[in-house]
Amino acid sequence: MTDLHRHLRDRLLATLVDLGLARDAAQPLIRLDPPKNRDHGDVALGAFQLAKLAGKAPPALAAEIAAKITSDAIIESAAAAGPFVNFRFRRAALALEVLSAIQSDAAPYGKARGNGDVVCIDFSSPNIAKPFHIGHMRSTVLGNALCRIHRHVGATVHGINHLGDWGMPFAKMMTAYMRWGNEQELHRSPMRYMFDLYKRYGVEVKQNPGLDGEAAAHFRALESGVDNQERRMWKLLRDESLKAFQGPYARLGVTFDHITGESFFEDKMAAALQRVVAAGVLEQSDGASVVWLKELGIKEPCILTKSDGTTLYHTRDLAAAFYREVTFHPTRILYVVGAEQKLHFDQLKGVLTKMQEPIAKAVEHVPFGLVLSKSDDGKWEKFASRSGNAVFLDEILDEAVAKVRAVIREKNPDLANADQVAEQVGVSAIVFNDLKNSRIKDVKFDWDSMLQFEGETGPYVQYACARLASILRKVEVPVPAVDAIDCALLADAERVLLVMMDFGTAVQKAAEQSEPSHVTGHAIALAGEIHSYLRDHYVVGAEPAVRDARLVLVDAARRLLTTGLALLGITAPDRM
RNA sequence: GCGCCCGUAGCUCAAUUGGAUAGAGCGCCAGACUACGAAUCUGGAGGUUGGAGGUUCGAUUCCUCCCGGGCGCGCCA
Repeated sequence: MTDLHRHLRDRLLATLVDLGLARDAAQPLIRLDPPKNRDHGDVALGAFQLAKLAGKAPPALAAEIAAKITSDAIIESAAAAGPFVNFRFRRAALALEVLSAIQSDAAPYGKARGNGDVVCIDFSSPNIAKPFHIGHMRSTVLGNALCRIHRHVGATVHGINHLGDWGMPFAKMMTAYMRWGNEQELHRSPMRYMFDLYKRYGVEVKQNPGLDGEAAAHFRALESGVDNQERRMWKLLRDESLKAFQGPYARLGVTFDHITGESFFEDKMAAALQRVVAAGVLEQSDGASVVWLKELGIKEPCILTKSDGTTLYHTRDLAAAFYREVTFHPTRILYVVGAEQKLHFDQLKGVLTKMQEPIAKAVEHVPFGLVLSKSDDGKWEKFASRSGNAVFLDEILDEAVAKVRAVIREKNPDLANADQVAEQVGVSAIVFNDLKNSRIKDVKFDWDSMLQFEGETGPYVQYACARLASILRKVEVPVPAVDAIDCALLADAERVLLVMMDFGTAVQKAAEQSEPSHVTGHAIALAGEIHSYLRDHYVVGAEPAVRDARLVLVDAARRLLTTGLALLGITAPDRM
C-alpha cells in the first residue's frame, strides 16, 4: 500500500463515518483495487459489502461517497459508476509518490524491514550420483525465486537443499558399483561413471530381480551407522555429486543457506519415531509401522518404517520438520516439490496434525507442473531432447545461449563481451520461461519456439533494461533527485506510473501464494509500458525541465525492472 | 475403481481469489527505423470461458453431475 492509497483510505473512512457507518465495521470493507479497465480510474472501490452494512443499494452508496470525496492535493476526482466509485490521483502526486519511493529504494520497491515471518524453503533437492537434469530445474528455479521474494517482503528465509542422498536409489547405485565398478574409472569421471552404472542396474535388474534384495542389504548396512564400505562409498559419491552440482547452480545463480540432505537426518529419525509413538498414533501393519490418516480423509497410511526396520522418505521428512521447528522456529515451511508428490505432503502434514504438533500448520506443499516437449505428432509429452531421451540441464542452457549468441552476432556485432552477455541472456530466457506462468501449469518447451526471443520473454525485459541504460548513457547528465523535477511534466507517463505502483501488490501476492509468476507478469507489463512510452517521448534533446523529469522516470523504470528480475534470480546487462 | 490437478482466441497463457465491456504474447493481416536500441512499437481480425444444472444483485472464479487430458494410490523418492 502506497501513501496515496493510505490517504484515500483515510478520506474514505472519514466519509463513511459521516454517512453513519460504524468505523470498525467499515474499515475492513474498504478494498481498493485497480479497476479492470484503467480508463475508469486509478483505483476503484466496489461498494457492495459497504452497502449491505449501510442498508442501502450499492449504486446509491457509491453516489453518496463520490459526492463527498472532493478533490484535494492528492485526489483529483471521485466518480460513481453504478456500484463502483472510481478515483483518480493527481498526476503530479502520483509521479512524486512512486518515483521518490523507487529512487530512495523504499519498500515495496526496495527490500522491506523484517515482517516477523520465518520461512524455510525446501527446494531443488536433486539425487546424488545422478546428473542434474531438466526435472530438477523447476524446483530449483521456483525455490530460488521464492527465497528472494520472501526476503524482499521482509521475511527471514532459510533456503534449504534437501539433497536426495539417502535411501534405496543410492543403494541401487552402490550395488551396481560393487558388482561392476572399479575405482580408477570412478575417479576419472565420477558423475558420468555413476550414471552409467545406474543405467546398467536398471537394465540388469529386469533379468535378475535379486539385485533389489542386494540393494536393500546395502542400505541396511549403510543405515547401521557403522563405518563400513558402504559408508565410505556414500561419502565419496556425495562429495563428488555436490561438486558437480555447483555447475548448474552457478549458471542459474542459485545459492543455499543450508545443504542438509536426507542423510543429515540419519541420527534424528529414532527420536522422531519415538515422538510418533509417544503421541500414540503409530500402528503396526504387515510388519511395517504406519500412521493411519483415514479420519483426515487420506486412505493410504503413512509408512514410517519398512518391515525390515529401515526408514523411508517420510521418516526423514518428519525428522526434518522437527529439526527445522527447533532450529529455525519457522512460520512457514515451503516444500517446492512437483505436484505428483501431493499425497506425500498431505500425509506428512496429516501425521503432524494427528500428533497435534503445532508445526503441522506451517507445512505447505508448493506443487508445480511437469516439463513437457512437443513430440513429432504434436502431442505434449515428458521432456525429451531433440536427439533422444536423456536431457541434461546444460544441454538446454547451452542451446539457448548459442541462439542468443547468434542473435547478438546479427543485431549487435560490435558488442564487447558478447559471450558473457549471451550466457546471461540465454540462461535467463530459460529461467524466465519457467517462472512466467502459474507454477501448477506444465512448462511446455517447444524446441522451435522456445528460442524465439520476442514478446513475453526474459530477453524482452532485459532488452528494455538495456534500452533504458542506453538512454541514461546518451543523455550525459546525471539523474536528478525527484524533488528537483516538476512532476506535473510526467502527466503523459501515467500508464507507466500506474504499472509501477502495482509492483508491491505483485510481490506481496507472489509471497503469499508462492507464485513468482506475479512478479514475472509485472516485469513484462512494465517493460511493455516503458517501450510504448519511449516511442513518443524523447529524453535526449528534450527541453531541460522535461528531460530531467523523464530522466527520473527512465531511471526508475530501469531500477524497478532490475529489482523485479533480481527477485526471479535474473540479472540484466547494460548492453546486449 | 478411488483421489487430486488441469480445461479460457488457431497455439501458449492472464483475469487483482465472487465484480464493470474476459485481456496479453505467438501466429495471421496492415503499418512505423534520416531524434535517445526495430530483441521494439501502432492498428486489425480472432471468444457460447469443455458441457448441463445450481447458489446470488453479479460466476472464468463457488457447488453438483457429466466429457476430455494429466498425475497419484503400503513398505521408491
